[in-house]
Amino acid sequence: MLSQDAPVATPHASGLMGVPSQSEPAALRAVTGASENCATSASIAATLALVNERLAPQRRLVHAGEEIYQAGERFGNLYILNSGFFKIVSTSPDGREQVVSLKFRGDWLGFDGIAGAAYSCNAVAMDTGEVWVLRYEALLAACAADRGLLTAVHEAMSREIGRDRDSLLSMCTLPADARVAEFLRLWAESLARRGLRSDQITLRMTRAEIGNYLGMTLETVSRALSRLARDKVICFATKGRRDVHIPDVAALTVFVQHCLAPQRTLQ
Amino acid sequence: MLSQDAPVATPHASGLMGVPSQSEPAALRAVTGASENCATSASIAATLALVNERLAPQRRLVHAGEEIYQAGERFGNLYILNSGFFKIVSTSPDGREQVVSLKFRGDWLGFDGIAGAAYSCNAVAMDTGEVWVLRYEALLAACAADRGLLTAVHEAMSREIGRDRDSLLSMCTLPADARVAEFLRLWAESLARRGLRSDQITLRMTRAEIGNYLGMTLETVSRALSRLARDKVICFATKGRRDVHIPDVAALTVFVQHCLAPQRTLQ
DNA sequence: CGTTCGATTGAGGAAGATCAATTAATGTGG
DNA sequence: CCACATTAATTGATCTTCCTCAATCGAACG
Repeated sequence: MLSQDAPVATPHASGLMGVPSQSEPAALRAVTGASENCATSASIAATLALVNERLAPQRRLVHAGEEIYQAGERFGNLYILNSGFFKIVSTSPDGREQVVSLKFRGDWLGFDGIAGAAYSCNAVAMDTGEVWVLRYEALLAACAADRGLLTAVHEAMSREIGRDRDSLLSMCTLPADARVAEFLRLWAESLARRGLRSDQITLRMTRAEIGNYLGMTLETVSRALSRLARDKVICFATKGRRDVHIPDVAALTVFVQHCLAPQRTLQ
Repeated sequence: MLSQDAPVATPHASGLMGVPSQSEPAALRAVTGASENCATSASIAATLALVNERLAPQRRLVHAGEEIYQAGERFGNLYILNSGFFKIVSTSPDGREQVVSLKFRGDWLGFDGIAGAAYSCNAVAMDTGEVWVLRYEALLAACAADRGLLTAVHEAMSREIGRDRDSLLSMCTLPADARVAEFLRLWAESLARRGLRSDQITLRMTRAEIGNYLGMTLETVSRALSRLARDKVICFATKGRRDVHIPDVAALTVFVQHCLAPQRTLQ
């Protein structure tokens, strides 16, 4: 079973795919003991398998720049990202835009739409990928028959809440350089948890997008990256500054702490 | 005490929220036209009534400073705030603390614990109040029998996700003064939605706590409030600077826009 | 009534934004 | 394939905002 489960091939081979996806969902989650905001490769695969089995969701191929939903659009679907990579953009009434979240394989999209019967932000594909489309009503119906499915939904929402708070914490308590380092660390960690190589990150975002996400200007992002490269915490690929090589993820943590060291116990 | 929140005990005590207890949240919202992150007085009362009817939750009285759960503690309960006012504090491994959320009547607490089987932050009472304690397992069981209950839970989680994103947006796109003004505006709006007087806010937080929540120092909060007072957007009660009078909530919106005006189209 | 905690206000400094110039990558049509 | 145009990234010089430090004031409390 689940042959169709395999992620759609993406031209960029960035990863976020290639995880064998045949395993008993609930059992596996118990064994691997996924914790907190951490979805492991196994638990993600298990959830995808469960959803696939119970709902046989429609697959949708997306290309960079495509939006699977927009703020104000009537809510009806949730989406699970099977491959590719999305940004969630929030816009204020007066036009301020903010990238509030990044989504990877296994992440759910569209929860924000449940409360007001309309989505409150835009979900923009940053790369070719595949999303599974779940009618919310059908999902609820399936949850009634399968407790594990409901658990998966609640865990996904819970994780999202936890991650949003972590973002806020970083934003408010870390200086710019540390925030960039932390951003890379979390990205690498996110890759590692999905069983992918975490020493190589292909940022498919411009400095401006990263800056927006991290609450700083593109120049500040650029300078921070330059300093990280100077300190040998990261390396740029020979060509292009979009690929970041991370010799040692732990060095990023050290760098963050080093940024905090001078003024100790801030706030 | 409790001047700005509904009385402890029953949700129907106040004349402002006398909603029949078994209306479905969804239906009611359609009537009242609540949108997005907005829970109205009526929809809150309806949800409380529904939970009360279906689960007859244990009531727990809390006093300022008390914590109903702490980071790391094993997850098991969700909580609904019936009166009073809470702050949610997130702490990083290296000890940085951040107030990531404020909770008022009708808000749910503890969703962050679902994913990792342990809470990931601390919920601290800022005032005397009453929380309803819901065993998560019991809640799920009740949801199986009552679709409206499940809807209420999902809507509460969805609202929380939406609100966290709004926080991030304000944090990243507004200068300090505007952030303080927006903070007051949202607080007033939150009171208004609950059917309470919104022209008078009793901040039961120190400037340091407000500053932490808004990602700035206490001095900056103080200066921002002084400027708001100078511009007659707010007034301080004759005694003490804890009570803020807001003659016109719309003026806060204008103030925010005024802060953004100079540099137009930032980011 | 003094002690303590919180709030205000000012002066100086630092982190980061803005402005501007240069260089590198990407894309396009000939 | 190259010249050109375009967009992204880097780096430097200034300027603004907000933080830090410090002094003062007010309110609350034993």
